[in-house]
Amino acid sequence: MRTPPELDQFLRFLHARGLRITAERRALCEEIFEQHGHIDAEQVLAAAQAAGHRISRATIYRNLELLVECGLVHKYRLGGRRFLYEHVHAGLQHHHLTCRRCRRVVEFVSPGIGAMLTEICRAHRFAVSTHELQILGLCNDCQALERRAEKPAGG
Amino acid sequence: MRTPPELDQFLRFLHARGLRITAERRALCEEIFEQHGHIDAEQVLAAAQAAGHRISRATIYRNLELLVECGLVHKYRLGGRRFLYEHVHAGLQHHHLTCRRCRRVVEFVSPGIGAMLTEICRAHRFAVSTHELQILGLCNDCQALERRAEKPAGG
DNA sequence: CTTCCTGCAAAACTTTTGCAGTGTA
DNA sequence: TACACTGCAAAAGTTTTGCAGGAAG
Repeated sequence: MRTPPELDQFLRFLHARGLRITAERRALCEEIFEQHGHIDAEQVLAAAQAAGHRISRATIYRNLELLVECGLVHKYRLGGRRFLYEHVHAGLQHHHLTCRRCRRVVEFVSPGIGAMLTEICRAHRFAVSTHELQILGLCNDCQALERRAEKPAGG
Repeated sequence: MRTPPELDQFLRFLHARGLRITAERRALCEEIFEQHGHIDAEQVLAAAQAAGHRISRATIYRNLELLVECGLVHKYRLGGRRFLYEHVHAGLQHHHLTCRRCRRVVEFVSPGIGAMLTEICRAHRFAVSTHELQILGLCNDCQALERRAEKPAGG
């Protein structure tokens, strides 16, 4: 088995667009498909270089965009400054609860929500490539800390 | 009745934190509470200045953040580069379908999803301040155009 | 051979921050 | 009278882009 299905899908995508298969594109796929969580462009770059690939920041950015268009990678932001990229695991949609204070991210899965999203997209004749559901708020630990930050009413 | 409920809530929030009530903060509220859709910081600035208020970009950014913490304004991104802000309409949560090609944004309401989100937050003891649900994909019109963009198989 | 790609470094953009003067409480 | 707030402009931080040489088809 030479090419895993995802790489294969990307190669076909490139072909369909008249784009070329390069060592850098293969290297990028290798790195991003190996990662499980969400990582940003800078981390992808570091990982690829650590693995011995010679690839530049510009190439990472340019091709990450291609992977997103191709539907193999999700791109989103969780409140931080950088975009995050994540390998799409077919069939296992998950969402994020982010604490706006400690930045902790909890992932959760909800088949019910997934089903509703599917239905909504069908109703709007919308072809989904990615969806992003993020809940931003305060985790249990930070709720107490936050209350303490407010000035006591009496003075 | 001088102060609308939202402004009043903000003023109480400021007081609780030992912060001050300034002309700029009132002006910002006036502008953002008047807007219905989502707008970015630059647009808020332009709107405020067009309305005759003297207020700077830095002040807009700093206080928009305060309104978010206070829970009166939602802050999110819909794929563009700028953060978007939106006046929170009590009780009417809506979400977004964004076309990644023509950038059109369709809003939709789903009580079912809202209920599930509430349940998930309770299970995680999470105090929501905002949530962001965005579906990114291709609208009906763009699906055909996108297919045409791919090179025909034959060459 | 013709395009498309890559790397480099500069550019572009949005958001944040330090400082000094001003105004609120 | 203290301390918070504002405006300005520079800084910070991420992503994009122009160009020239190199490589895939």
